[in-house]
Amino acid sequence: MLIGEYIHTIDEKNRVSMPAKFRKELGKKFIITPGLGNCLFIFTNKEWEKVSKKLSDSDNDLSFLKADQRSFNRYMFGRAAEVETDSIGRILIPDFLKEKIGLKNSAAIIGVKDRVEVWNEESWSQQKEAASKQAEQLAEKLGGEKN
Amino acid sequence: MLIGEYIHTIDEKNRVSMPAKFRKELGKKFIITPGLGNCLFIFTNKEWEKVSKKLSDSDNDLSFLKADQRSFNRYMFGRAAEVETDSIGRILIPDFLKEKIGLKNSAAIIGVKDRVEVWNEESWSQQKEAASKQAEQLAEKLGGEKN
DNA sequence: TATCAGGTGGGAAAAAGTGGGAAACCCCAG
DNA sequence: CTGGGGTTTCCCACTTTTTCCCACCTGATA
Repeated sequence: MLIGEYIHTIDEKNRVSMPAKFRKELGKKFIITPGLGNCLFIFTNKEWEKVSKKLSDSDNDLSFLKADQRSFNRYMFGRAAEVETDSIGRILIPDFLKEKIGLKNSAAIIGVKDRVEVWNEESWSQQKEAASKQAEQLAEKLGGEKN
Repeated sequence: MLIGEYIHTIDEKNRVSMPAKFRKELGKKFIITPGLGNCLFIFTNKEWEKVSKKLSDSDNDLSFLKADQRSFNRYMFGRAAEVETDSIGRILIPDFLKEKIGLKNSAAIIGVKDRVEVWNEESWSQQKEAASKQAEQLAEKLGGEKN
């Protein structure tokens, strides 16, 4: 399971280390796409299969209007990229994706169960702050549903 | 059952001994997450399976499409970590979790039935104090209602 | 006192992250 | 075509962090 938070630098050659803890599960090649919220999503190839199948299935339960679905798919597929790690686990994030979320010198890399998210550091801390305000409620839910 | 209170030091290498009494039940690997109140939760893998299943509504593979679900998952998974004890039962608590509850040189490690909580020492004594006052009031109340 | 278990500390090796040189590749101007 | 400039790729090296292993201390016990 992909979990945890890592802050890594982006060097002059645009390289970012995938956290070692994520490498085994992600493999050598994977898919990076614009995400929802101010971030990027990274899916394993397997997960991407699932996701893309679901998204492009017009019978799905997402109640999209056709036009909406088309434009959404354009968004997810059209701007997706397959990336490959170098021999020591670094990847290159395409410029257009970096620009989308304002990445410069560092990236926050977050494991969210079966995907990885990439944030610029400031957005990530904002996101965290916002989330921790809801945290008590969320945790209540967690604790409350336990049994 | 996980019960009892232990104050252990965090050494320069960030290591903390799990109380020997907890080790058998927790096993060698377990999950540590932000908790409710100013503390961290430690779940056994088994408990975590249950919890994470609840969290990510497992019959919806596209849970990432819903904003509140996204931030919820981001919060629980992004700030969780799988930790493994060394050969003599110590673990490393990730920095981002230490910061969250202000851990420095020591930690209060508390057994709470089927999970373990980690507190910074001061918060824990405050918590205890508050709880014991409450307990007396509660007892009064309970006693009063009973007869 | 000797022994054992639990907790603490620290050296050394391994792994992870970061940086940079140089070959290989690509693209365009001449 | 051909050569130069920029980019990408591959590889090696440095630094920091993590991991592994062993030693010590203390309190409880026999």
